[in-house]
Amino acid sequence: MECCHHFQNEGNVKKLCISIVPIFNHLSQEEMVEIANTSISTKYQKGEFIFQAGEPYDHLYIVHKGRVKVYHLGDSGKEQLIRILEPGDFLGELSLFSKQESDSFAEAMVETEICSIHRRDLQKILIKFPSISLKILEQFTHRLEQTEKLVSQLSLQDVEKRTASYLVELMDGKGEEHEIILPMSKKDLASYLGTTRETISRRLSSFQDKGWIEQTGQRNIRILNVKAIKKMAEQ
Amino acid sequence: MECCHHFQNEGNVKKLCISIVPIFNHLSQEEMVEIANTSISTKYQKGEFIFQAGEPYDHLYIVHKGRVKVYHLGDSGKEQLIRILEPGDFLGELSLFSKQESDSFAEAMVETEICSIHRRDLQKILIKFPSISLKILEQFTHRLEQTEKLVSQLSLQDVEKRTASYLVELMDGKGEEHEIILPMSKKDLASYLGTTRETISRRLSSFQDKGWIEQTGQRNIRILNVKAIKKMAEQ
DNA sequence: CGACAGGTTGACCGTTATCAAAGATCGTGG
DNA sequence: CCACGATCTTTGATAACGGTCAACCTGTCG
Repeated sequence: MECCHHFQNEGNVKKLCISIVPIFNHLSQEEMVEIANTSISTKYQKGEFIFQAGEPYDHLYIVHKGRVKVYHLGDSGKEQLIRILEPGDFLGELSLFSKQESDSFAEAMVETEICSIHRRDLQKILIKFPSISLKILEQFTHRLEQTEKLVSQLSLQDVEKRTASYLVELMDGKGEEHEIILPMSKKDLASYLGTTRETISRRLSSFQDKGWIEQTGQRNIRILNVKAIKKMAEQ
Repeated sequence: MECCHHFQNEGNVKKLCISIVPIFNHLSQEEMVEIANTSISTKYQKGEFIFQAGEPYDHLYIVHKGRVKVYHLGDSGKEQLIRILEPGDFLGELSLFSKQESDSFAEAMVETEICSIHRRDLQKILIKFPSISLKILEQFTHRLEQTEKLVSQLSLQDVEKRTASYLVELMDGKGEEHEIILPMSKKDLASYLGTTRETISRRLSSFQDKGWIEQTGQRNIRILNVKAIKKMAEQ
């Protein structure tokens, strides 16, 4: 199941790393190897930072294994979660054209393996393989969509509706009565939805009281009334 | 001063339209003409929609003249302003790779002239001129940055701080004591900052009471105490 | 088993939305 | 050029959503 063991040599790790990234998956083997050769593979323990706000910012990072959260920090130390990255996602793209300095934190949520490419190398690659730009554009488009949606939810909907919207996202296509697993702690979920642990806890409890859901494990939710949740979510 | 009169032929309008767009401005004359020939120029009156939520979504639109606002609509009819476009900006990019259907409204704020290119034509252009992808990527990067910043402001800062932040953005580099002009009505500003007209009005009045600003015209603000505003803005 | 992060629940209070009504400004047509 | 309506803006009073503080509970991991 796991594609990559720690006793493999680094070259292989990098090649595998590159090969799982959607933006590269139309390239030939040789092209991937070429790109892999310009990259560095690094391991991060849970809680370690890939980068922090204020640090110089000149690499593209590709998550190969594990999970990373990106967030901003407010005055009181309160964090706003921007997004969570899974294997194949990349971060640090903003550095390619724009700021020299990050204003966000990227933290490994579990043990994580990341390949990084320096901005100058990536720029060379983009010129050599124009099709990659299109792929990156595609992913950017998706993220922009997500982020703009989040913006309107944050100011048009109350916490209850945002919570319901999020559940609907997780339910995706699945039909009546099924179980979903939160991809993060409720603390992080609260941060993502722009609220607090306490409030998320209250809202989920109220959904449970209404018989819409049942909270089994601390990250497991059994959906009992899809319709009611969807109705709450939309507008 | 104005580059384009309505009695010009359409070809010229389109060429001018293309030529002012930053993402195209490194191309040769002939290349611009080629792109201009695949585009259509349209005029919109104030209040007219370029597109509405739910409509099919298959063009890239380039603002040539005027001003356009893009927003989402909540249940109660409350709108969340996503961004305002000036000449040279483009919209509809999300259609290129992603959704077939818009979930936002694009409305002309004044009389506006727009050139549109169909997605299939643009895709051809992107393949033919790879450097354009890089330019679009650059603009996307900037927008993503802006939008992510907005997200954290919406949930980490209260309205007072968000308002101060926005003023700081407008002040840009200018030193002590100068006048700034809001690029939109306070109503729209309220929408952009995720609050209401009334609250914006109160917050600006309170800034005025403190002697930080003076509200002259309805869109003119004389900045009196840059430091205090900046201090309020950051965290 | 103990410590610690995460989660729940309750009480309280502040910021901000909402409703209402009056005032200012803009654009249009007479 | 003025008058009108429409739209935007201001100000006040009120209510509530949700943040904060505090205490307690729960699960997890060394």
